[in-house]
Amino acid sequence: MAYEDIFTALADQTRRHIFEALRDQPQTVGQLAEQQPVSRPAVSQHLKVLQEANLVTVEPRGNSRLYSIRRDGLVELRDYLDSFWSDALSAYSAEIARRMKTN
Amino acid sequence: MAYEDIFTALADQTRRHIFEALRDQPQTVGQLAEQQPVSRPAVSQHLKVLQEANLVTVEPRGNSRLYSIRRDGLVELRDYLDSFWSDALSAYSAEIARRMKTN
DNA sequence: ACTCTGTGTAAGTATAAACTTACGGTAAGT
DNA sequence: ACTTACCGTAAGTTTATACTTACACAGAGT
Repeated sequence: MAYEDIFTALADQTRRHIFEALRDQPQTVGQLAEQQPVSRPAVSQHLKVLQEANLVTVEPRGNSRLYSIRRDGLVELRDYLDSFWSDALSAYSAEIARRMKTN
Repeated sequence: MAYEDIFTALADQTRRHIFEALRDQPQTVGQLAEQQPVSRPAVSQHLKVLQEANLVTVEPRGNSRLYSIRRDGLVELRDYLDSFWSDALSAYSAEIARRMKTN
């Protein structure tokens, strides 16, 4: 249970939108539901899936609950991706070089 | 259409197994079907999805067709992952350093 | 205590998708 | 030309899942 759950979690469009919304800043369920075309309970269910995939964390904020992204899951996914490069290290270096130029 | 399709493609377990089998070496549909608990047509359908996600390529080999992995799709996915790091560049550098030590 | 706000969960439904069998089509061998 | 091997696609079924409404619960304010 690691990158498997992450693929499943981010395969859904709505769930991906929620996750991307949290990238900007931590938000409550209500705030997230406003931005999505689905009901608030649907957002709650999506957040549960994201949480089980180690992609988000919750923190009680008085009456509401504040969700934030958690990068732990993404690290596992990145490691998985690297396994598809025979020379992962050189690929990383090349990518670094490219980014240093463009940025 | 980029990382969206990749998440969808790799969310399915069987499809992920097929893709991982191709990581070792290019294989034909029949060879892939032998390793999977599903029928051969099912493998064909999965390969079609993987192909549309830019994750595999085909090459006619006489009577059969040889499938290989294509890393183009994975590059897009990796770029997407990087967008979730505020300091993507430094994270990459740290990762590089860690890998150079362990490997 | 009551109310309001914010949220999670249950139950049910509708849509998507993964799988099967059946069929058709192409390349190689006899 | 016929057969065999290999593969893709069509049609249909079954299973998974994303969504809804309805309900239950906790915290803050009056």
